[in-house]
Amino acid sequence: MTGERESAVAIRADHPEPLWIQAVDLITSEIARGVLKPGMRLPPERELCRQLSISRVTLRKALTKLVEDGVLNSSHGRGWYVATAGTARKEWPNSLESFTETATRMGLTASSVVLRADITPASLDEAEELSIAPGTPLFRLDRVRLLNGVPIAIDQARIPEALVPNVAEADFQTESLYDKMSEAGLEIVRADSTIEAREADDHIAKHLGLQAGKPVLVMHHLVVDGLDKPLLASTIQYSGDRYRLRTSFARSGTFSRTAHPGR
Amino acid sequence: MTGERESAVAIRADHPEPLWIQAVDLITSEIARGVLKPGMRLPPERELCRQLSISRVTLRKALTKLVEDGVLNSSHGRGWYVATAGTARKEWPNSLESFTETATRMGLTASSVVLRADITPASLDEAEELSIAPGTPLFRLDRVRLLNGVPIAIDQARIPEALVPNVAEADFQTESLYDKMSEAGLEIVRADSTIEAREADDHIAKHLGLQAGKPVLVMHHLVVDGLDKPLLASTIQYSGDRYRLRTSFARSGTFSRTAHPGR
DNA sequence: AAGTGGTCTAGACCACCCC
DNA sequence: GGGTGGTCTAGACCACTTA
Repeated sequence: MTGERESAVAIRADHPEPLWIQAVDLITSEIARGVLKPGMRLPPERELCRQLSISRVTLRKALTKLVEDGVLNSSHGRGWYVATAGTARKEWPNSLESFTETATRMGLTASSVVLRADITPASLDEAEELSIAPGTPLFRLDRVRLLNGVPIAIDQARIPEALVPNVAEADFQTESLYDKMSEAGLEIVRADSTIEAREADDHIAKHLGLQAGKPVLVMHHLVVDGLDKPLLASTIQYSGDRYRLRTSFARSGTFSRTAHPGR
Repeated sequence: MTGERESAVAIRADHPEPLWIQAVDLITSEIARGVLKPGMRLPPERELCRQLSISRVTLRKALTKLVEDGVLNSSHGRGWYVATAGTARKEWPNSLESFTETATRMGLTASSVVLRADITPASLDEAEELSIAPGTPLFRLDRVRLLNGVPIAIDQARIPEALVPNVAEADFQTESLYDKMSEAGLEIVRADSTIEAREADDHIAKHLGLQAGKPVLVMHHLVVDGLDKPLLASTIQYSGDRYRLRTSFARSGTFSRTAHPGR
């Protein structure tokens, strides 16, 4: 009993992952194991450094990441605290989630009915949005998305066929388009999105079993990689009364910076 | 001509703001001024350190922030690049914005018509959401929000009166509720939000000049501080055909981290 | 092989909280 | 004043890109 040991598995300077990520994982698992409970204060930074055998800069990089994830909070002269929302917070993504991931998180079974899956030339508008030449072969995937068999939304995805070879051969009744993209080596970094409320048109209404004119929640994503190259354009129309988007906006963590008044 | 000078205003180690924030502002303004154009490569880190007279760690903190904001991208052995989306990206907030801030960013004039501003006891549901006792005095602020005089949305805000003393005396026709909260020392850290499409009810329809039953975009925020204490509950209902929410979802920034296979 | 970003360290000083 | 987080530095080594 020399004191505390954070975990049986220590941080290793060898190869595997950066030290700060190991620290993130270690602290996360301590919380999951219940060693650290919501509201509890963590040991001081300098003490943690000693325990984990890492420098303070590295530790703070890990702690910062955990704040972004909503797992921890810091208070200047007081210490680091485990967020009280704890587990619940994990259900408020501020990151992009695929429909499949959302379903998994909610414990429901996602399925799809494929309405269309073919490759045809891109129109002018599509080409412009995806930064490709008009006429470029475009894979079009239209699906009705269901949760536990209930139709929730219609998803219309458009992706240049060249980016995901043989994409048209996949069975999207069960497979995730995002997974296919990852397998093809595409690096999804960001999605610029618009969200609006519109009236259901006849086509949507029919497939979702709605009355035309009823509200639908329309999300449009343009998924891009690290160099801002468009990878995928996707429009999802959710039945207004069957879906509620959940997210969590951070108030830019570091400082407030209300726009300067005049001058 | 000894070479380049980043700007007439150098970074000052005196008091004002942290060095890394000054660096963020400086680089941002260089892009705004057109000195750095979308797609351009920045000078290498070590060179920038010299120019700005800051350490590499500090510079990298600034660069990391700019990546989060979508202003820059990095590529391992190659360099730092100005995001091609450039100016457009600034209009894709991934942070929580007040209506007033949104208007300012878009160059429009936000105004409000106050429908209600009074203090009454909290109901059971309200109390539960805000983690207060039922019957606690609650400030209720209902406003029609306009952009350049056009009604866009109805905003219903609920905040425990004790958190913002004398809140009922403010003139919310011109003032921002978020500003008042900041002045009262409240630290807004996050907003857990739901977004859905609903039909306009008679009350909403009347004030927005819509037909009842038309789609409205309903955003509900629960604004909390660093310790997850609820500060404010707010419901904003936007006219479906007059507003489109824009945001940008990051795919978990740092790394992909598909679960480890085995071991 | 040279250039450039990514990670890491040890130590310093400041600002805030609480006794 | 002691404890604690926030910022900053100078320098080192590694990993990736490009030629």
